[in-house]
Amino acid sequence: MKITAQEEYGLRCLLQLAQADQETGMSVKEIAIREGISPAYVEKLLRLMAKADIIHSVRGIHGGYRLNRKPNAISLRDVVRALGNLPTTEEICDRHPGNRTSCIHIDECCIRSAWATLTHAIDSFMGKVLLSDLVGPEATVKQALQHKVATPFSV
Amino acid sequence: MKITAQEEYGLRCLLQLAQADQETGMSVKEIAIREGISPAYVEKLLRLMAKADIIHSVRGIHGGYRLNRKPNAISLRDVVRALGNLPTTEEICDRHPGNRTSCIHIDECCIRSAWATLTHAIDSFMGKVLLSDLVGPEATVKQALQHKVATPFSV
DNA sequence: CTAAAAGATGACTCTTTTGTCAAGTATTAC
DNA sequence: GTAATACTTGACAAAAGAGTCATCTTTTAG
Repeated sequence: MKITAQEEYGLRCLLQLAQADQETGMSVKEIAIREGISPAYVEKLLRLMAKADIIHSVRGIHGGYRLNRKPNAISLRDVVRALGNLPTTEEICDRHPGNRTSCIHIDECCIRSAWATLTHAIDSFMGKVLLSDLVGPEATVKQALQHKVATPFSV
Repeated sequence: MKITAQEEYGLRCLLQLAQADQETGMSVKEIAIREGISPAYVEKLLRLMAKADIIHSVRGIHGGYRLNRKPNAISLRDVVRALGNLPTTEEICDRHPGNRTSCIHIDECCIRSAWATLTHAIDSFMGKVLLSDLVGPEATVKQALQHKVATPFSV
């Protein structure tokens, strides 16, 4: 159970954009400098998010990347789906069939229930966490998140 | 955010042991046949769990692996910690420092709060899910887990 | 028109994770 | 004691993930 590098760095880049002027956006170069990662990598990550319609690019001398929606309309779930993959229940089974052609636990799969319940809860939580929840003083952010995690199945 | 192959297959192997006769355990070969994965791989996964004191091996002609504790005293958290790693908050920061020597978000790190809240909730949930919760008809298992996930921060 | 700034793309390398293999050692049946 | 069974170990090969690079194209300032 791990957070991938793409998810981590991609989210950081996106938060830089969320904190930038929404009109002018921010260039790859500047994000790279601010986050201490290479411009080439920032470019790659932003492109993934652009493909997922979270942001868009503007070419030319005053170009850069900008958010497609307001920070309170972009969820952590959107970001994670664009960058990595929180597998759905079916995907978990499909990806790990063992040496047989299909999952051995076709019917009566108790493992599926465990991962499904877990990933559903995670997904639900991430759907509630918005980009706007993640900017600001850490203490404030933390409190907001604690509240959102309290009832993972409510949405 | 993904479930690693080791976690998935390791848990499956462990569930086979949980369903076996607790006195005689089960051999690597038999688990391999039942799960449709190679004996060499089963061996490797069981070894990791043996190192984590979840199971132990018995050599010789009637050998195999056995649980060290009853299924209701082994949690999903124990398994995941033995096989993969649900990173702690500090580890997340340490692993992704960018090109600088330490994390750029040392103070006032809002991303840290997001991952920390998430991983804490996951860890809490996994701590409550016991091996014994995972054996039995899928419908029953599912219901038990739904109940456990409801209040991730209660423990 | 030209040059500079900035994004676009695909191939490529490096690292980590997965999974296999071969050559062990321990235990027990006979 | 010998053979069969089964766990042990470390090295290795294959695949996936992470990150870089060279070479584009687009836009705009002057």
